[in-house]
Amino acid sequence: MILSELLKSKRETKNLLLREVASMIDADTALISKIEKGDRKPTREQIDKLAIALDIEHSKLLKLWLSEKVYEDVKGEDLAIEAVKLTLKRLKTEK
Amino acid sequence: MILSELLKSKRETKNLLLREVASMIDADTALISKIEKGDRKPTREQIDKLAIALDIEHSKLLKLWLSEKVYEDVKGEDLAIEAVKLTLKRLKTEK
DNA sequence: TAGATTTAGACAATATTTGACAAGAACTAA
DNA sequence: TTAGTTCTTGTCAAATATTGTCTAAATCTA
Repeated sequence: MILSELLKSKRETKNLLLREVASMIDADTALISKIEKGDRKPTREQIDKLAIALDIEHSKLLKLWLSEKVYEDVKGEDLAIEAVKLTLKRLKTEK
Repeated sequence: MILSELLKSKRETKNLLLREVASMIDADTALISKIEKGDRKPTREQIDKLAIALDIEHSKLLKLWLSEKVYEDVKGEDLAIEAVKLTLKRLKTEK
């Protein structure tokens, strides 16, 4: 499940309106709509607030958010998988 | 080997001066210096030119470049490895 | 249809990245 | 040491990219 999908589905199971979520995280309704459609990436601060507002485990949301950034960097590249694997190696040896 | 290191070592084995590489890829000497120090990320076009100028396999350089972008996104994060793994999964299923 | 919610587009505001220049540091050779 | 060359660093403007806001249109629901 992708970030935007999770946000939308969580909001719906909690029966919240866009404007309600918007006010909780202090943002424009249109912006929340865009985030749920994947047109806008939330900032890290918005992720923090969304986790609270929608009652989602923070680390889960953060992981999806980071993963999305990574995905955007490499998507469409022939070398995408190899490049990500290489990063993984680097992270593991540095850990 | 990280991108910047590779660029520098290749230039040195080929006995090229910074300004020579700079002129080959049509850039300021200072910029090449920064790239070799890791202070600046080359653009994709610069990667293409650098591969030619320094006689490095293009896909190798590109992979390092992509990997570096990914690394920058997640470095320092507790969830770095998990997030990258998640992206890898996504890429594999979409392949 | 009326009223509410959601979405889309255009554009302003911000943030980030990049390139260029100049001055300083480091190195080399005489 | 000095002069000449190479490399590095800092700063700032320019270019790009991202994010937020507003308005109006589309969609949904009763």
